[in-house]
Amino acid sequence: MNLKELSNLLGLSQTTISRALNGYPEVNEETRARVLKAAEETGYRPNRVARRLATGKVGSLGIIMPITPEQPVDIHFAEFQSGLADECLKHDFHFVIMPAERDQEEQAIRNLVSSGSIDGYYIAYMRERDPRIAMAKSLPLPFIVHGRSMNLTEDYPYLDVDNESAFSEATAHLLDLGHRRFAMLNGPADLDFAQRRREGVEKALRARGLTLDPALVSSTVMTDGHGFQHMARFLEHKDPPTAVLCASTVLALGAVRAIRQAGLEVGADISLIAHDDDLHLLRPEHFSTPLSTTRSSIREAGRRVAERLIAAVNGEEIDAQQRELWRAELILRASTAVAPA
Amino acid sequence: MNLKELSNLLGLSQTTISRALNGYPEVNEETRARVLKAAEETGYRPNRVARRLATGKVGSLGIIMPITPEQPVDIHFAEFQSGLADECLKHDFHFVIMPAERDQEEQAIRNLVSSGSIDGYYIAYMRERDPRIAMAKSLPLPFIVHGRSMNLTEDYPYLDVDNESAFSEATAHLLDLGHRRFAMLNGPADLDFAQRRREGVEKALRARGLTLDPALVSSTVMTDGHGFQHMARFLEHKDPPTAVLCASTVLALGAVRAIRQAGLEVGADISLIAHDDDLHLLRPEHFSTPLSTTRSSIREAGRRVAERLIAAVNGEEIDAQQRELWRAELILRASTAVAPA
DNA sequence: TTTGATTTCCAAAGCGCTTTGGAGACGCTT
DNA sequence: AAGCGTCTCCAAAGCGCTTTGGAAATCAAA
Repeated sequence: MNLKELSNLLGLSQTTISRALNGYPEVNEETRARVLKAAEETGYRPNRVARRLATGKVGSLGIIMPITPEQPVDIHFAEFQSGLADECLKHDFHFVIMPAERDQEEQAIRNLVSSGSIDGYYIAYMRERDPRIAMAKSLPLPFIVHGRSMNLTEDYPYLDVDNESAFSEATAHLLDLGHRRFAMLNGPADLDFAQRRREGVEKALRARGLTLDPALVSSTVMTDGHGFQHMARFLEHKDPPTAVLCASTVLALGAVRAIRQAGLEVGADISLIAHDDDLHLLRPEHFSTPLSTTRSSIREAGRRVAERLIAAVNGEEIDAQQRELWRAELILRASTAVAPA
Repeated sequence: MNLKELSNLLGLSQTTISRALNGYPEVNEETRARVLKAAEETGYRPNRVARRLATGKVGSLGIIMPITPEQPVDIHFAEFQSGLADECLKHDFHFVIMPAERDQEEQAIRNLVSSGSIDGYYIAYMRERDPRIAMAKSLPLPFIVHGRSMNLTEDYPYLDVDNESAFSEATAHLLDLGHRRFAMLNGPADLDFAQRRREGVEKALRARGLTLDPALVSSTVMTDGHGFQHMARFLEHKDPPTAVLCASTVLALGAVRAIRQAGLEVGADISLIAHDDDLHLLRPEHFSTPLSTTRSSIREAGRRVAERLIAAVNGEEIDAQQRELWRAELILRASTAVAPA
């Protein structure tokens, strides 16, 4: 059932029907009621694709889904997406997912934008001096960056967690507990958030005249396998750490396993603080030893990104200055304790 | 840059350019080369939305994302989606996600189809006599069901795992090990796969003259919280189980925690077999006691669903008889042992 | 030279919607 | 009776593409 058929059915022009349905004033209320009723009965829904061609809007957001062989599915991505979905549902938006390999992401954004199937999009997994930002600014659609890109002078709208402060505070807390030997299970070294987290740790250590031993740092995709593997390696060091900072509860899952397998106890021999993206699947309080964390909901971030994007699509000002920096909350549980003697 | 601009630029008609780009024969090879070059240089990409209006095809698949308050993000869904994405990438498809609350799913499918933004779709989370199947058949787009719907006589294209056999074999194996007291941590009772899994367990027990005590069965959303909670409950039973069947490694995560917290040992006091969807995040071999499982990759299923759907969109016969039933593999690890005396 | 087939290109229609620019009907004022 | 708003409605254009049905040009055959 399309407009033409409906107009034949009702003996009205397509114009009138379109106007009646879209709430324009220049149509008799009686006629409008008749149209509404018929649309309801026939189950007529305007073809969004045709509408997009006519108006320029489709009612959908775009996102690039990174495809990597090492990490077929990223739970952080899924969780973010779920927040996005929540907000989209509210506004009757849907979203388009464009899968892309890492080195094809710019291409993918271009394709997505020129495909005409979205009204706005977000980009994530930012790296240093990320070229996607300049590119996005040159394209005609509103966008938001989730995260930030270091060493970039230009302005762009973003939403980020204050990773540096979070990790710096966590480190300071461990220092206060008497720890002196630190390890860090970090995310991929080329990603902005990982760089900032490391900087946070190093900054706090520097403030007390300490440094982070490079042998006790790993920079990997955040899976529990990597957490296990590198934690095990750290523990074999001749001068093993007593405190560990972890970029994700996923990494922590593996790390805890390695610690226990080495016959050590989390929250006694080893103190651990993980960043908690508030993953539904991996609650820090559900670990055998409940985990101390720096928390910031990634799902909430997804919701907020969608909210801003949809506002921008609906014509509310999209301000390049629109920056948002969220503070992570340090939550102490049983995995942190005074340093062993 | 659109077709018209490009045609002005080259002094050719839009027809010729369109044909040159789409590989039609009636265009001089020299002209085609010129067009290709110009398209490359200007970064011209046809607007997919306009193309869809003209041809009826957009090059995208649709999926409904269930939104529930209890389970904001379902890792099984994410993993399936990742397989879908892999395959889409290969064929230059993207996919559209329509978030929908459970009771609005039919509506959501209708919307998605009539929106014109997809060429085909899949539906999942099947329930008994699921009305969505009849509805999907009445709509003009190809679809595939992931899973099946019990007590439905009509034909429809599906891809499913043989859940009943998987759980029946797993149960039989535990019976062979001498277990007599069984518990089951199952998925939501209204979902088809959960019903079949339960039937598999009961069938194997019946064959040996045993039954499944309803007090030792849970039917919940598959989170580790529920796994913990219900396993703990089972262990408090006056006649606790020695063998547990688990519908997901996610549930198993919680179950194992409950077992250990009760001072019992997995693979000694309690034998456990979980269904392993081959979730990247939760490998059974990474559990403190490696888990025996029935395995079937849900990611592979996503890939296969996309493959069939794309084939159907490309005009290869979409046969209502196209049914596919995958066998799960029983893999024994350390979580299963002879029943304690 | 004419005819017919082949090659190469184009104008225009159409996909399903929104929106612009009227037109007709009606009632009211002068 | 003419003039003027106000209500309602409509025909047609346009969004960016593909595709149909030629037309012009070229070449070979008669």
